[in-house]
Amino acid sequence: MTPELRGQTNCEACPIRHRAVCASCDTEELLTLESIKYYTSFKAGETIVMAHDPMSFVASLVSGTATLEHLTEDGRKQTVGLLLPSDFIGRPEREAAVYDVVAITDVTLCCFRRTQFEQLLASTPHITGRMLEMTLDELDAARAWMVLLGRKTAREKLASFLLLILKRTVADTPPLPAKAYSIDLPLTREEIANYLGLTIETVSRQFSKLKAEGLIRIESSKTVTIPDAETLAEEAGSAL
Amino acid sequence: MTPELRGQTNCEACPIRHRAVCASCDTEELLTLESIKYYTSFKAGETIVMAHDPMSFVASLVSGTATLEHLTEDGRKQTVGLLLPSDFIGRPEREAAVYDVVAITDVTLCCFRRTQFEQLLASTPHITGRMLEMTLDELDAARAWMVLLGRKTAREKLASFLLLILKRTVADTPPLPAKAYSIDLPLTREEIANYLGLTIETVSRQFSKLKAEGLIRIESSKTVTIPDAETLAEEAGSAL
DNA sequence: CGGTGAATTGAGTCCCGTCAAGGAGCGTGG
DNA sequence: CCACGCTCCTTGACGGGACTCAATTCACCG
Repeated sequence: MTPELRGQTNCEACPIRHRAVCASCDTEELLTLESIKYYTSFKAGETIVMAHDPMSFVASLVSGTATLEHLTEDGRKQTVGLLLPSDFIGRPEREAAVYDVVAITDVTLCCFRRTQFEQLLASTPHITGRMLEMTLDELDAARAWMVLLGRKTAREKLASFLLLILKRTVADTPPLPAKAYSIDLPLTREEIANYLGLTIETVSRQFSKLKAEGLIRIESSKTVTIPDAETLAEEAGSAL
Repeated sequence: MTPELRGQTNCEACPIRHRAVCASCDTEELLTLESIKYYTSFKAGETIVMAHDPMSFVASLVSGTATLEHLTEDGRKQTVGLLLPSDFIGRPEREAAVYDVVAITDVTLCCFRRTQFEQLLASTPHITGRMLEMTLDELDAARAWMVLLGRKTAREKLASFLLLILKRTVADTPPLPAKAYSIDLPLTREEIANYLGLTIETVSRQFSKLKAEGLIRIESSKTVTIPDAETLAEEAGSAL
């Protein structure tokens, strides 16, 4: 857990206050949340939730990056969701988790005991509405990803991925001169491959090709500069 | 519209009463719904909603089959959802549709004007809760489909598809002797291909292979018998 | 019985997966 | 300080599964 969040109790000052499931709450409702919430943190690489295990809590991701993963019996892995700050983990009225939740970087969660959260939903229509809105957004995102997985080439998949990361982190990455952007990839090549339905080798090759064509610059394996997002977008096939 | 639904006003007798968004409503609430709902029907092949068009209504699918589709600029098509009776179409608080909704068979919808439905959600927490539940289920289904699109072979995709249709229509298809099931495919080979992220030729070839191996029998191009669902499930990779 | 769209089947190609080797970055410990 | 080991990443060679293009065949209906 980052130092500034240790013992945090003030929801008003929370970095995800206006985007998370609590976004629609008023000051009074926040006080209720503050009284029952608790923070937890995980180190990079740790499994936060295992598929099929009982889930006694739900949470908002406060800081860090996590993935939602499915592992088939024969070892193939597909990432079905990328969790960034303000994203929600778990679902009410469900005993067992469906997917593994894995901390990619160090992660901080704002947690609620599931049964308590369910009571909250029942008594606070605001929150149910906000949760519905977030879930519908996630559903749209999942469907956009289905288009990527089903119909895009490796090259288009990688370009789309880079633009997705760019979009979801724009607030943190001011444009460099001449509208170039520098983005920080939280995922390794293997994790990117699992998200894009590819192998690590194919991902690496496509990185090299985009680099050779000047569409991206690779500062380090996890830092990429996009000289012109619009040109890259043309390589991504349909937008996300 | 099927004859028995023409002029239908009695929600209690509705075939999707206990599965649709109205499932959580009590008798009194149903009366409110009855006063503002209206039925619409579409012929097979008609487009119910076009992506990017404004959407003035939301609806429950009462009978028939529809798909949610995305068409890329260069003509590739990916089906991102299969809509069967009780499924919901549209979303509150959204002006424009994101995906095309296409009637695959003749279809009957139970519609509400969107603004009216939004008021209903605001005043009836029941319905918001039910809608959240349905949306979370759809999200799980979308993620399961992501695993299929990203990691399964053509053979596994088709086997998974057949089992999906089987599961979603079991109520209508009593097992034949010796636990064989006969299922009716509402989709053409091309529509199946778009749903599975394959081409029509690959789908056809996999149908032939499964048939040659005795895993399915093809009664007609749209009717398939599954002699043993468990054996077929072994060919489907991880379950849905 | 011929016409039409859907489905099947074949032949050839290519993109991506597989297998394998080598390189880069980084923390550890001698 | 540098050798060592580890993990991650890159690159090459090769093969196969799915796509493309093309030709029948099938099913349905007037």
